Amino acid sequence: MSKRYLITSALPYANGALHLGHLAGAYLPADIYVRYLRLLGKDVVWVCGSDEHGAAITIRAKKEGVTPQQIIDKYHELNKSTFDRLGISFDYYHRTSAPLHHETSQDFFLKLYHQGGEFEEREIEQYYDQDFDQFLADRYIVGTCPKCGHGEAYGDQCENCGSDLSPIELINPRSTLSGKLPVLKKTKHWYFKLDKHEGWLRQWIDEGILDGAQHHDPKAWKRHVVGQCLSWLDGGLQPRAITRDLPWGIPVPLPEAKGKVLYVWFDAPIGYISSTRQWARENGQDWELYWKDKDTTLIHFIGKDNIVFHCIVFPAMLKAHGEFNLPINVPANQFLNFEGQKFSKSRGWGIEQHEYLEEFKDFPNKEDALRYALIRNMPENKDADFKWDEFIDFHDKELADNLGNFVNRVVVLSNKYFDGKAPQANVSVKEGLAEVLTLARRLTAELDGFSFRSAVLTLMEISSWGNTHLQDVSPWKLYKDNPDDPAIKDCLFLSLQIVALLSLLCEPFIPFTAPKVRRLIGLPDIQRGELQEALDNLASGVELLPAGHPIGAPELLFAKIIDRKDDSRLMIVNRQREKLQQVLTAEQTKERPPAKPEIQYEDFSKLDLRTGTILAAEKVPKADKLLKLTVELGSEQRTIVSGIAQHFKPEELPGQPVVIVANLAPRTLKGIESQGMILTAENEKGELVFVNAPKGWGDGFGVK
RNA sequence: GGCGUGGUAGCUCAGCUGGUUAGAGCGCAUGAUUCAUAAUCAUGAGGUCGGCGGUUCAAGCCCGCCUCACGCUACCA
Repeated sequence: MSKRYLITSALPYANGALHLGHLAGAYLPADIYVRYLRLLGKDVVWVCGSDEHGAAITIRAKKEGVTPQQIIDKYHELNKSTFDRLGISFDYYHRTSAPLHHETSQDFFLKLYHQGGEFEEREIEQYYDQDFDQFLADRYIVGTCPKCGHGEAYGDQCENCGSDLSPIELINPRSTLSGKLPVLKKTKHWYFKLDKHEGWLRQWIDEGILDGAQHHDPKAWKRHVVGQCLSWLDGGLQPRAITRDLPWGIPVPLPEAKGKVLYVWFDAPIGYISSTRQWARENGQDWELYWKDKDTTLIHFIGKDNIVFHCIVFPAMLKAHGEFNLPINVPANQFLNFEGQKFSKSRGWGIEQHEYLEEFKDFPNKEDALRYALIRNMPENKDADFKWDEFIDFHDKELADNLGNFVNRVVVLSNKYFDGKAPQANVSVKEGLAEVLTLARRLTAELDGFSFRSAVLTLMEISSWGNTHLQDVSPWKLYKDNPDDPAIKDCLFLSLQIVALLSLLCEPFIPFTAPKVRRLIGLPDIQRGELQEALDNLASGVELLPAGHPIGAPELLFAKIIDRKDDSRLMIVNRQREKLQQVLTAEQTKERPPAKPEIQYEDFSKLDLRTGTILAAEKVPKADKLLKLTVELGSEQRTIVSGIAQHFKPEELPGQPVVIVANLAPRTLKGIESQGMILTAENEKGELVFVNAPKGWGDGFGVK
């Protein structure tokens, strides 16, 4: 058993709010796990913080006409406080703009630099803005997309067609700083030699062996995590640039690196370390014990987009440094969809954490209702889907009808029959609750294995067991015959023990409800380590709630959403459903993209558009999207390679009239020279249709 | 095209290193019950475990081929 635990959750990027998918991916599971460890009395520290560097933040600041500092302050506060309100119980939520983090990152860099062998320097050509006298990050350059012709494509990506680009590919590139044409200029950067770590990484991930010793059980890692890592390693690792020419970030601590900062991916994971250091400072602790002691278990909670980073890149950095522990497990979650589709801020699809709290502010138990729905549908091994229908079902049928109702039944009956005191019973806790204890142990085992969905179902099974037990004994029947029947006391005594146990077991999942349950049965707030104590007590036959213990007045834990007498909660949920409908409706009548910049007739007249007919079509080998077409143009035939294989079957194309661009420069694709381009139109669903003259109209005639 | 992950009851998903009649929750049907938030409890119906072929005494689980979904990647003139 490990002496202590260090838990991390992915650092949220401080240029936007987080949605429910993020919460379900990296924060809620970690919170459950950490709360559970605390209940067991473990020495655990859970760190997180805002990731506040990178070009995306400076771009956003520029767009909004504010400083980067204002952006990160805004989202740091927003995310931090939202987490807090949802009961996400970090031990420390730091930020990478803090001086301590800069110092930690620079020290880390220097250690590797001076140690030698980990870095290499490379000269590359990069765009440079002469007016502003600085190199331009990819996103600081805009131009015409070479693939779709979109006029405002970024240097790393075109937001119109989604292509990944490099700044060099852009047509008519211009700097977003000065608006002028940037020049290519040489610059020097440092690269981390990731490739040299390939060997041990493979053994570590595949077999769990590190430095010749068993480090962890590779079978305890999720399949999709190991799969993706090995796939990456098979593809071969490349050195990665760790510096950038950018005015925003952590300065590279070398005299010859003026104006350069650490690439954000390099400093961000070090944020886990600085967050721990800051926590230790403020709490009089030794941070190094948590990062360097062999008896510390390190676990990273992340989403699947971060797997390679936390299983390959960061471990390589830590190993290169030499003093740090490597993670024992990286239980990455997959993605959460929202009502069948991906979360999309721009589309307005989905709901952000702080929006939820705002929209549901009049909803009782809004935090636990959300947490519960997300846990029940957590994307542990495959993508999952959040649906409001299920939100209602989980809340009403499981939290209210099963758990809430059981607690209520027990409290009501105790008040009714025993004047609000735990009865004196004549039953063995050890025997009477043996099955319950087994279930509780199963629950803890599931938490140990990061199976949060199963664990929360087991919680419900315990509550169900209580309901069944009540039903089997039916004390209300016995009471009619003989109010002093000892079986009534036994039954309620055991039921109260179950409620007491549930008050502890439910805390990691629904921490806002747990204290309410405690109050209902007259117990003080939960103490660290109390679950471990309770389990030990039950195992040795000691009750959690002694006879005579005062029980509180009954009070409902969960007000149901589907409630004949009060539809206010349903209204709140229905508002969300309506919003989604509106998004869908709006998209059907949606306006089309704005026209591209004006051109002259001469520009247009350069195009030679002609009618033609497809004679033959075949699939291009080893390409998903390409078809090789032979097109009749009247006076000649052309070979044209077109990216339409996913829309049309080759056999249905011969005879299809088309319009082609006849004077487009030839281009070789997958070894075939394409002599032109077929015109198609694409709608919002991505469906393609040919632009053409009627069949048999004639080939090779001009189009204008 | 390559790689990874997944395709199990109407819906959402469990099924560890292959081993007896394939599981859970919801939904559905029938019954019991009334302490409780029209809650609870019991019983039942419902599956060619994506398809085809193979290995094995034995396959949902292993192998091959095919197919569909998601992700990464190549291609998209």
